[in-house]
Amino acid sequence: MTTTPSPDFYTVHAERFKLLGHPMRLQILDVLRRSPECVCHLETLLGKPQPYISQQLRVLREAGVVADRKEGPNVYYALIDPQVASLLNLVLGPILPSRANAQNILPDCPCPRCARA
Amino acid sequence: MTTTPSPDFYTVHAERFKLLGHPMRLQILDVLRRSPECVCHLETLLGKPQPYISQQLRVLREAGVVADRKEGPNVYYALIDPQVASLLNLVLGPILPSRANAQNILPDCPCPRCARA
DNA sequence: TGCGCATATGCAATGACTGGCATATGATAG
DNA sequence: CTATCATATGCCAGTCATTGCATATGCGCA
Repeated sequence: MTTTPSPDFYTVHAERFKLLGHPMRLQILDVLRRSPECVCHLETLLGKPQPYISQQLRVLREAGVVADRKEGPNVYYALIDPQVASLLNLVLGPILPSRANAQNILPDCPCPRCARA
Repeated sequence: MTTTPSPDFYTVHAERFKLLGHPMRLQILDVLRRSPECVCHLETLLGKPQPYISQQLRVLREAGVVADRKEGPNVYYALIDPQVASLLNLVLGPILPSRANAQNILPDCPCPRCARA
């Protein structure tokens, strides 16, 4: 029966690619695939205003790609979509430990994890 | 040196995702990953006017994802980017032979390959 | 209860992409 | 050399995404 894909078969999957077709979202996902981070950490790391970060996170959250989890006053976002992880791995390359460290702890970041260092 | 990716590192790779973030381009690539096809075949298969098809093919060609090859009066386009092939495989799934046959030969297609059947 | 911090939302202007069409090119056959 | 067929290009208006900013929410703590 399903010999030919339905018309919006491609529309659905194009949406997934569109999500990643945005430099800032792509960078956010590249950070989150290493470890979950709070909004203020992303704000410091990406050097963009907080509402802007939250907006992109909403897009990713509503697409079911990331999940948010409250921890005290902060909200931590995590990448939960394994397919997106595979796509990132394919295009951005595998996660390098050195690069991961460079993004995990930031000097002037107010978030709890960075403050402990 | 390259501990932190350059700012447009993500811009470059987002462009690649943007290419696939379009239903018609995605469908074209899904056809071309099976076998090279001429423009008129795609025109028949996708049911869109020829200038529209050519426009999308140009976008893909200028991005280096597909290549064109003249054969007599027709121009055949082929998918030449292995990374894109991997991305398609990951999101659209592997190529099913049945589905491939359904797209290869079309009843009312003026292209040479279809006319022979 | 009220204050402050972290995050979220709503809105508006700009800019980019989309898709439709008229027309140009280029090769081939007669 | 002309006509025709396949494909390519240029241009335009409509639509959608982007991003910047003002402000709202909500939670913890004094």
